Formats: sequence, structure tokens, C-alpha cells
Amino acid sequence: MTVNRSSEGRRRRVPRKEREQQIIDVAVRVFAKRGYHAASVDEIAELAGISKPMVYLYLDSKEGLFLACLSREADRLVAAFQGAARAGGAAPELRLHAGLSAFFAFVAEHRDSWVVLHRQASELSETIAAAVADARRAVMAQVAGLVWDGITESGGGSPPAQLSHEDADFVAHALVGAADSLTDWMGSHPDQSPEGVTLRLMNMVWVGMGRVLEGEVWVPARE
Amino acid sequence: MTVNRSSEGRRRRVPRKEREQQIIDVAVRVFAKRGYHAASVDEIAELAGISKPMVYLYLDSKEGLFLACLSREADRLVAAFQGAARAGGAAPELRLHAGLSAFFAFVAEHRDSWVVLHRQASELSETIAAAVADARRAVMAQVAGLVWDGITESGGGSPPAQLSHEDADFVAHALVGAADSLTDWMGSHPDQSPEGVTLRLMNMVWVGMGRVLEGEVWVPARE
Amino acid sequence: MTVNRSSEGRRRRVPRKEREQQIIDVAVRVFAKRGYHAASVDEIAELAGISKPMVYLYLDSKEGLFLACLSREADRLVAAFQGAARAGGAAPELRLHAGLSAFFAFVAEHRDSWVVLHRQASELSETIAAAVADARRAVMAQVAGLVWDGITESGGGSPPAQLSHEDADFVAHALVGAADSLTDWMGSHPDQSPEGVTLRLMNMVWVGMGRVLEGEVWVPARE
Amino acid sequence: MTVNRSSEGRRRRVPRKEREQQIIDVAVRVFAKRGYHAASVDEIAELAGISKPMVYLYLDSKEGLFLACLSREADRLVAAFQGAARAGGAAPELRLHAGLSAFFAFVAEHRDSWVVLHRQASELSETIAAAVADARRAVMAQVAGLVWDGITESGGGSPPAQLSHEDADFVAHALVGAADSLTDWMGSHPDQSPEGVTLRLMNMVWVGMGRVLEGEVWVPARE
DNA sequence: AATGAATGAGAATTCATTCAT
DNA sequence: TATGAATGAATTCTCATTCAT
Repeated sequence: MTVNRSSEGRRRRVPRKEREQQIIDVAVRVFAKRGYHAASVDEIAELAGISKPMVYLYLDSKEGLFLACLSREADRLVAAFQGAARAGGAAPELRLHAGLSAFFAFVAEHRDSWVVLHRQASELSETIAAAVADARRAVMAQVAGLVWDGITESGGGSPPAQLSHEDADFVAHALVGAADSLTDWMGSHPDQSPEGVTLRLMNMVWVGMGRVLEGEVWVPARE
Repeated sequence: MTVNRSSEGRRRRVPRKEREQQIIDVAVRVFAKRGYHAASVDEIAELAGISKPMVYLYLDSKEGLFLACLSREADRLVAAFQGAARAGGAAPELRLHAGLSAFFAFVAEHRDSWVVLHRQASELSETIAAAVADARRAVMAQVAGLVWDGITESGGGSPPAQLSHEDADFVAHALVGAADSLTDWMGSHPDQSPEGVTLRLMNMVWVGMGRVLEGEVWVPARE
Repeated sequence: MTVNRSSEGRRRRVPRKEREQQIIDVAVRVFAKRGYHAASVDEIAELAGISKPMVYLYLDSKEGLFLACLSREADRLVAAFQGAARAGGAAPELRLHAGLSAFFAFVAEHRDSWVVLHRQASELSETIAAAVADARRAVMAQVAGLVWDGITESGGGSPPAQLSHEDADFVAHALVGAADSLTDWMGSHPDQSPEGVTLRLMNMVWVGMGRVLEGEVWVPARE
Repeated sequence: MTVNRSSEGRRRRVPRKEREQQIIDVAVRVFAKRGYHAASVDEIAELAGISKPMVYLYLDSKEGLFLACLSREADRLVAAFQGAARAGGAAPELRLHAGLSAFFAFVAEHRDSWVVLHRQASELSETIAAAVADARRAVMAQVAGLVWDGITESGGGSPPAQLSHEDADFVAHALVGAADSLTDWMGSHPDQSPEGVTLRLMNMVWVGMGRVLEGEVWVPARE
């Protein structure tokens, strides 16, 4: 009688869904490490402990595999945001801070996910380029939403006339770009916590460098 | 009588230095469009209107070709900065603005250069990865220098005690990341001039979103 | 009903070990015919009736392929020697004769093997040159062993004082070189059997040309 | 007035014959070191201090260049033999010894020449293979001539009935092969002089191993 | 559910060779 | 006499993908 040896006692028969996730797990790592083109299906299959035909059976093609990675990681990022949104306070800049913080934590902790989502060079096929653009747009939309809420609800009631959705989008791009770049900065400053970095970024953006120079500092107020 | 057919009278003999630049010109375009790995030397040679062996004769290898692109574009960016530095005014935030503006104009106008310098994915060989890291560090150092000057000379005399080189580096990363990301934003907002984007970013960073919401806007003062 | 078309019913699926041997078989022929550098993996693959990627999948590289040939053929030669050693008689010069004879037969009959083992020019990479040198040393050691036994056990009991391992090695080199060269000679004297050539060489070396001129001839004594 | 700076004061105009020899000198070294195929015309031109087109102008092609090397080195070897022949004594085995000695000295001292003449693998084009075969035949003929004289004049008058030209050729092949192989042996025994090696080989062949074992040694008699 | 065997298509790189001056 | 510029044709090697079991 064949015992189901769960701990690698000769490769088990694994249900499709589970295998798929295993493959995607590995693929995200490999795509992040090597980039789309330099990543090889061979390596992914080997690290996943299965044969190449399985990869093709389940994910169709290298492109399909990458798309699967992309959409799963995008979902994860959105989920991280939504968690933060629920946890955020009432004051809009607190919500912005909470969202930014969640975003930062994600980017810092799930390097591979973020690299797959955001750092793929332009080297991609039409289909993939479109999907990447979509994923990026989704992320941007989340951040822009956060910013928009912060802006419109901030001034007490009436949103400042000169600020628009376009501004929110602008700010979102700036924030996401800054956050991405600060990921590198964190790489050379391992003592800095994501939370600390978030706070610094928040100060820089919300309070402004000019004010910071005059000693003004923003700290999330306890509600 | 043999006319000197300067305009493509069937492939001319071109002196080495000139050809090298032609090749690098094309290579920057192709590397930017496809990314290092997906770019093929074949394509580069063809677009440059020469045969592959010439590329290898002059630039040694795909890696050598990429390194040549990298260093030439890095030089260009540094030159743009230095032009701005000379043209900048006395007040430090004016200099920051001038530098940022130059940077922005470069990133916006030389998309390919910037992509080659900054958007190469993780997929690179040891040698290349090191060169890319170097180039990025050089850019960061320029921006950080700008910021540092802005910070230290700003407060009237005594630099704020709590601000350090680390802060300047932090801000530089945030700015470069934001600028990079805003390049994408500009792609979907073709009506926005680099100068306008710079101003907006400057406001966001220098004055702070909080202040902006209250109607405060920074404008480069005429000296 | 699908018949098992064993005789080329359009390229069969062949187990790895078998294919490897097929490839090596062909490669030995091609390397012998063309030399290491002039041999092309393309040609080897084509003659083996498979595609190039299989060659690389199984043997890793042209170098790997050559090394595989080298070691297989070296093993074969050693085996031929050992067969002869077991079959050889008691008297040492009989054993020398038997060994030499086996060697000769091998060199004459397995031209390709011998060429791969011994006739590769100086044009080889470090790794390969080392492997070739090793293989040659192994062959030499076999012959030198044969000679040493012949020498020491010959004189009735006490080995001649002035003869040493160095002498045996010297003689081995002379014999192997002579045998190699005589392979060419046999090419232009197809009527000569390897056995006859061995005998002649044995006479030349053992009895000496001077004696031969005086009519003395050595014939392997029946035990 | 342009002085003819013989010591490399900016590449001189050199008459054709001289340049040809320079090129061939270098080519022999390179062909010997790398083998025909692995040798590159580029390397040869560079080491010769001229441009590739000169090589083609003077020697026509890589093949032509190799053929030139081959024939020049063959001539040199033949010349070495003829010198020895004139210097040899009256007794036939003395002449054999003198010839063998000259041969050996040549092989030992002009490694590159010998390698080009004898160690080119089978990797060659029809034309070249033929030329190499010719060169080898010429060498063999010299040695065989030496041997034939030694044999026929040795016995006092009447040549031993059973010995023939074929025998001489056989012995020549054995000797040349042995000599070639002993070149390797000398590589690992740098203390051994070519003259000593010649003597040993002469003993082995002329007196015979069997006799040597009994203490008999042949020494060239002073006439 | 799973895989060992197999390949077409392209990648980087090198080489012998020629042209224009 | 001499050369810098240029290339067609290989060559080694890799990769995404499929077939037969």
C-alpha cells in the first residue's frame, strides 16, 4: 500500500492547483533574479522539482508562466493595500501614511514580487508588455486613490480647487518611483526599517524639505 | 569620374571613431528598446548598416558594446548636470531646482539613454551589473550633492543639526526614483513639459503636500 | 497495431546510454578524420543521425565530447593490453611479444581510436591537452611495464645492473613511436599483417639490426 | 634623406623576399604552437608586425602560407641530413649513426619545424594532406637511404639475401617514429642530450635489447 | 499525473579573405 | 610596398517547445 509520503519521499502526485502554485513560487524567484529573458524554463522546472512538460501542461508557455506570476503578485500587492486601508485611521494623512507604509513593507519584504511587477525591463513581447503595464496601472491606481482621499478630505471639507485627479496620479507616480528607488537605498542601509523609511518619505512629501529644514517634523498623531 | 557619394552611395568607408559612434548610437536605441538580453547584435549591426564582424572588431563583444553605451550615456548625463550647475543661481534651492530641471529634461528627452542607464533589469552578468551599479551611483552622487548643497546652505548659515549626508542620499534616491517614474507619467500626459513637471515635483518635495493643500506654492524667485 | 520498427522506422527513441555510445562512436571517427579543431559538432550530430542539442545535452560541450572519446578509447586500449597479458606465456620476452602484438593489432585495427589517442596535434585547450597527456602516459606506462618485466625477468634472475625504470620508459617511447609510425607504413603495404609487423619490430629491437644482418632471427618459442 | 633604420625605427619598407621569410618564420612558430586550424592568420600577421593583406599578397592564402612553411622546413631537414652524410665516416653503421644523430639533433633543436613537418593531425585539406605526405616521404626516404647503405654495405660484401628495400623502409619508419616519440621523452628528461639519446636508440636497434641485456654495448668506433 | 527523448530556430563569436586607398 | 575598413560563412552553444510513453 502506497503511503502518501508528504516529505519528499519520492516525488508525490500533487493536485494541479498545488503544483501550479509551486511552479509560480519558483518562477517568481527566478524571473526576479534573472529577468524575463535570461530566465530559463529549464531552471524553473528543475528548481520546482518537476519536468519541463509539466510546466507547459499547466502554464502553457513561458509567457503564460510569466503572466501567471504577474497576476498573482499584483493580487498580493492589492491585498496588502486593502489590509492597510481597513486598518487605517480616520484622518486622511493617517490613511495615506498607513497605505504608504503597507506599500513600503510589501516592496521591502517581497522583493521578488516587486521586481517581477515593476523592474522588468522593456524587453518584453507585446502581450507581456501590456500585462505589465496593466499591473503597474493597478498599483498606481491604488496609490493614487490613497492620495486622492488624502487630498480631498484633508482641507476640512472643500478640496483645494487647483488639485485634481491628475495631481493625485502625479503624486502617486512620484511616490511609487521614490519607494522603488528607496528599496535600493535600503539595500545599502540595512539598519533602516521600512517603517522608518516610510516616515521619512512621508515627512519629505507631506511636510516638505523646506519645512523640515526649519525643524518641522510630521509624526502620525495618535487618534 | 567618381563622385564622392556621401549619402549612401553604397556603403562608404568610414573612419573607426565615427563608425564606433554610429554603432553606439544604434546600440543605445536597441538596448533601450529590448533590454540587454533580448537585444541581438545582429539587429544592432543591421540597423547600423554594417556587418556583425565590425561590431566585434570595434567593440569586442556584446558586453563591451553595452559597457561603451553605458559609459557614453553616463558621461552625457553628468555633462547635462554640470551645465545646469554653472547656469544655476546663488540660492541653494534655486540650484537644486536648476539641477533637478536639467536632470528631468535629460531623462525626458533622452529616454533611451536613461533606460540604458537605469532600467536594465537584474539579468546582467557580474561585469555589467557592476558597471551599471557604478553608473547609477554616479548619478545618485550628483543629485545627492545638489541636495546636500541645498540643505546645508539653506537655513541661513548653520545647517540643521539633524540632517546628514545620509539624508541627502535618501532624498536623492527618492528624487531620482520619482523622476524615473514620472517619465512614465509624462508618457501618458504629452501636454506636460519637463519644466512643468520639475516645478510640480519641486513643490511637492520642497514645500510639502500639506502646505500645498493650504495653497502655498513655491516658484523660483528671480534673483 | 503499431509495429516496433527497430530498423530506422523514422528516428526511434533511444535510451540515453545507448545514444551516448552512438554519438561517441561517430565522434571518434570524425575527430580521427579531421582533428579536434576541424571537426564540427554539426557533422558529428548529422552522422549520428540526431540533432545537435542532443549532443550538448548528453556530452555537455565539444570538449566534453572529446574527453568522452578519449577516455573510452583509452579504456579499450588498456583492455586490449590486459587481454594479452593474461594470454601471454611465461618467458618475459614472450610476454613482451604478446603485449606488443596486442598493441600492434589494436593500433592497426582501431586506427581511429589510436589517432584520437595519439595523433592530436598541439592545438588543444589546457583541459584537453592535459587529458591527452594523461592518456598517453597511461599507454606508455603499459608498454613500459611490459618492457620492464621483460628486462628484469629475462637474464635468468638478477636484472642487469645498468638497466633502470628510465630505460624501460625510454624503450617504451621508442616502441610506441615506432609502432605509430609503422601504422603509416602498413597503410602502403596492405599485404603485411599486424602480426608480421610485430615480429619484424620484435626482431629489430630484441635481436638487433646487427645480428639480423648476420642472419640471426628471433622467433617466439613454443612453450 | 630617409635612413634605413634596420632596428625597427618605424616599420621599414622591406624587400619581398625578406618579408616572406619573416612571415614564414613567424608562421612556423604559430602553426607549431597551435596546429593548422587553430592558427589564425591574424595572429601570424600581428606577430610578424605587418598587416594581413601583406600576408595574402605574398603567400596567397592560409594554405599557401602553410605550404611555404612545409617546404622550407623540409628543405632544412634534408640539408641537415646532407651535412651529416658528408661528415660521416666510412663504416656503414657509423654513417647510420651520423645520420641518425643529425636527424635527432634536428628534431630536438627545431621543434617547431618538426612539429610542422610531422605532427600536423589528419585535419588537413586534400592539397595540404598531399604536401604533408610528400614531405614525410622525403624524410623517410633520407632515413631509408641511410639504413639501406648501412645494411647493404655492412656484411662485408654480399647483402643478406633476405633484406630488401622494403626492409629499409620498414626500419626507417620505425626509427623516425621512435625518434619522434623520444622527442617527448626528452621533454621530461631535460638532462639527456640528443647525442646520448641517439646512442641509446642506436644500441637498442643495432645491438638489440636481448644483447644489451647480456651486457653488450655498441659504441661508435673511432676510425 | 508525469517524464525522458528530441528538435528548429536562433544566439554570440571567429575566421579567412577582399576592397579601396 | 602597405594598410584600415569591411564581410560571408561558419562554429559553438542555448532555449522554448513538443512527442511518445
